[in-house]
Amino acid sequence: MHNKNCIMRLSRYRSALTNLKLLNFNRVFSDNLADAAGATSAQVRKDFSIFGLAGNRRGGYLVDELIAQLDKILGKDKVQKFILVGAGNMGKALMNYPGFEKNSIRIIAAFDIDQTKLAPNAGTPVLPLEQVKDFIAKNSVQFAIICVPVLAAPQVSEILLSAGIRGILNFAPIRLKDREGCVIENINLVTELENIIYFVKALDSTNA
Amino acid sequence: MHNKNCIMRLSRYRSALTNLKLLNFNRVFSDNLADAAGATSAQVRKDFSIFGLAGNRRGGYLVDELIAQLDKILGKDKVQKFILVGAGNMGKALMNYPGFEKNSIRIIAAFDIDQTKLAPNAGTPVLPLEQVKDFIAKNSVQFAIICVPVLAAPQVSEILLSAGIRGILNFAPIRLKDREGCVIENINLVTELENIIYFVKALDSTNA
DNA sequence: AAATGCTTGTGAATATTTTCACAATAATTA
DNA sequence: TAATTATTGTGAAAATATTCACAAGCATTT
Repeated sequence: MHNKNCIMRLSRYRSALTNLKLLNFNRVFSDNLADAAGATSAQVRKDFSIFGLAGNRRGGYLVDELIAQLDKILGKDKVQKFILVGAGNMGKALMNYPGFEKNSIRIIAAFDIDQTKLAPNAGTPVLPLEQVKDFIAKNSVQFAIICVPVLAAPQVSEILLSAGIRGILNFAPIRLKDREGCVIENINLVTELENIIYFVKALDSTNA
Repeated sequence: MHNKNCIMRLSRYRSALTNLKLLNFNRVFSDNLADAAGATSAQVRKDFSIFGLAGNRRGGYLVDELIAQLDKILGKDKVQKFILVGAGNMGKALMNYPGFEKNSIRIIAAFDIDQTKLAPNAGTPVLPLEQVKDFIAKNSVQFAIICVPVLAAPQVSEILLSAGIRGILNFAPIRLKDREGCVIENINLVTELENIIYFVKALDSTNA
C-alpha cells in the first residue's frame, strides 16, 4: 500500500493532465506536468515508476494514455456512488458541484433529519436520515460525505460505518476515527485558513 | 519557518482542544490530545517543544492556557479579514459557514462577475468583481477565498495577488501558483474523493 | 548512418519526519 | 518525608520522502 501524499499527487497529475488536454497537449514531459501539478520533475518520474507508468525516453508521456492509466489506478474507470449526509448550505453546494459528475463521482442521494430540507423527488433526492441504512444496503453504496454540524458528526459517522460505508469525507470540524477496513478523510475549513494566516505572518516576520 | 504539516497539526490541536473544553476538560495529557487530533503523543509533545509550549511533568497541559498560546501562534488573537470571489453555490455556502465567525475569521465581502449574483446590501455584500482591487486597498485585506470555475481561476488569482492579497484558499480544480511573499492553498474536492476511493480499494485488494 | 541533444528511469545520497526511549520531575501515596 | 507513579521534554534512532545525478535510450540533425 502506498502513501497518502503519493496518491494525492497521482490524483493531482490526473487533474493537471485533463487541464493540459483542454489546451491540446498530446504529450507531456515530466517537467511540464510537475509545473502544472506543483511538484518536481524527479518526483513525477519517481511516482510514475512506482506505479509502472512508463513514458518514452526523449518523447515524454502520451496524455491520453497516462490519463487512462491513472483512471485505472484511481478507480475512475467506473462511476463511484456517494451519499451525502447534511443538506445544509455546504451539503447543497456539494450536491450541485459540477466537478463530480465530470469525474465519475455521483452523489446519488442526500439525507437530513430536518423535515424542511427533505426533497424526495429532486434530481438528487433528499431523504430522511432514518432511511439511510436501508438505502446504503439496497444501493450498495461504499462512500459518503458528511456535512452535518460538529455535534452530530460522530453519531452520523457511526451510523454510516455500521451500515457498511467504507470511505467518508468529513467536513465537520471534528476528527472522526475510522475503523478497520474503512477510510475517513477530514477537511477542516478553519484549519486550512489558519494555515494560510500562519504562513503569511511567518513570511512577514522572516523579512522584517 | 516550520513545516506545513506541523502547523496543520497545531491547528488541529487547537480545534480538538476547543472540543475538549466543551466537554469540561481543564487539563489534557499528550495522549488525550493525540487521540482527539489524530496524532501520536510523542508527536504532540515534539510539536509543542518546537513552539515552546510547556506542560507540567505529570500534570499535563492546561486547556485554556494552551488554546491561548496556540491562538497567538496561529494569528487568532485578532479577527482576520477575508474576501471571497465567486458567489456560486460553494461561495455562498462558505459565506454562511458558521465555523468562521466563531474562529475569528470574517468574510467581509464577496465578488462576482455575474450581475444576477450581486447583493450589495446583504449582510456579507456581494459586489461586482471590478471593485475588488479598490476594496482590497481600502480595507487592507490580506486574505481571499477563490470559488470560481476552473477557467476563471488563474485570472482571478492574478487580480487578487496584484491587488495585494497575500494568502489564498483556492477551491477551483487547478493548482494556482503563488509568487514571492504569498501563500496559496489549493483544495481539490475531486482529488480528496479520489484518495478515499483509492484507499478503500487498496484495503480490499490487500485482504483479498 | 553516425553524432548530437533531450528526456526518462532509477539507484544512491540527502533531507525530513516520526518514533523511540529514557532522564527529569511533578503529583500522589504511604 | 520518602517512595512510588505518571507524564513531560528531548536527544538519538529509525523510517520515510525527496532530490540528485547519470546511464540508458529515443528522436532529430548532420
